[in-house]
Amino acid sequence: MKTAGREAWTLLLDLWGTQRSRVSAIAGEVDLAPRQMHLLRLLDEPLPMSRLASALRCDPSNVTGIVDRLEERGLIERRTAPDDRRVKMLALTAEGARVRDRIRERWLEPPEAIASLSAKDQRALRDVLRRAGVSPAPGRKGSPRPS
Amino acid sequence: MKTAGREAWTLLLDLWGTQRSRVSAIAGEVDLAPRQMHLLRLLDEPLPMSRLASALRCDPSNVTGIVDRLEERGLIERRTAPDDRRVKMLALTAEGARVRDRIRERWLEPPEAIASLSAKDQRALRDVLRRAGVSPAPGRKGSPRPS
DNA sequence: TATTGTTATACTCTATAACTATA
DNA sequence: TATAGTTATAGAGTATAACAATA
Repeated sequence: MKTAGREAWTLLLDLWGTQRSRVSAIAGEVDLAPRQMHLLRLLDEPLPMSRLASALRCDPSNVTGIVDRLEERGLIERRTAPDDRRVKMLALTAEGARVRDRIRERWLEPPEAIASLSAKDQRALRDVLRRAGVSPAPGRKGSPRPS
Repeated sequence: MKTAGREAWTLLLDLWGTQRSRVSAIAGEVDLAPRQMHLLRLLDEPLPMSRLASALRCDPSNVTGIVDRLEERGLIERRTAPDDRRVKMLALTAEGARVRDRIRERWLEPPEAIASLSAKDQRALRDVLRRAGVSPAPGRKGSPRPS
C-alpha cells in the first residue's frame, strides 16, 4: 500500500545523497563556502536578512556572519530600509549578480540520473512532482500548491 | 526539449530544501548533531572508518571526531580489525542499534508532499526513479543500475 | 513592549598537512 | 614506500542568550 511511496522516497534520498559532492564542487568553483553559495543563489530582489534566515532555515544570528563574508568579498551589500530602519536589505552587487548567475546555471543543471531519462519519463517525473505541490524556497517565484 | 527534465530537477531541489528542517528535527529527537545522526543511520554491519568517510562524503580526518562523540555516548565502539591492525571497525552497541532504528524509522517516513500523492502517482514516481538508476549510499543493500 | 539585527559563547563540522603505527 | 587513522590548526556554520537601535 504505502510501499510505493516509501520506495520512491528512499530513491529520492539516495539521489539527494549524491548531491552533497555537487554542492562542494559548485561552491569551490566560485571560491565560496557552501552556505555563502546558497545565500547568493537565493538572492534576486533585495531582501531583509530575516527572510534569508528563513530561506536558509537557520537562526538569524548566523546570517550576520555569512553576510559579513559575502560583503567583504564585494558580492552583496547591506542597505538600511528607508521605511523601517531596523531592517537591512541585502542587495547583490554587479559582481555578486554575475557569481549568482554562474551558481544558478550549475545548480539547475540536472544530474546524470535525471538527464539520462527518456523524454517521456522526464515529463512523467515533472508532472508527478507538480502534483506533489512542493513550495519553492522564499525568494523564488513559483506558484505554491493551490488552496 | 530538455525543459521537462530541468523543471523536474527544480522541483526536486525544492523538495530537497524542505528536508533541511527534517534533518535537524530528527537529530534533535535523538539528541545528536546532524553528522553524528547520519553516521549512525548508515551503520549496519561493522565497517572500517574509511568506508564511513566515503559514505559521508567527507575527509577521513573528520570521522575521528564524529566517532569520538558517538563512542563517548556509548552508541558505537571501535574494534581493531584482526587481519589488518591499522583499520578500526565501527560497530554499533545495543543502545546504538536502538537509536539507529529510531532514526531510520523517521528518516524513511515519506514527507507530506510524497505521502499525499495518489497511489498511482506514487507508483509512477517510484518507477521513474528506479529507471534513473540511482546508486544507494555505501553500507546499504540495494541493486545498483544494471550494467 | 516588541522586533531586527548584532555580539558573545560554546560546540560541531570542514579540509589540509604532519604524524603514528602498521603493512 | 604506502595506507588507516590521528592530531593540530584554522576557518566556517550552528543555536542560545543577552544586547542595541528602532518601532
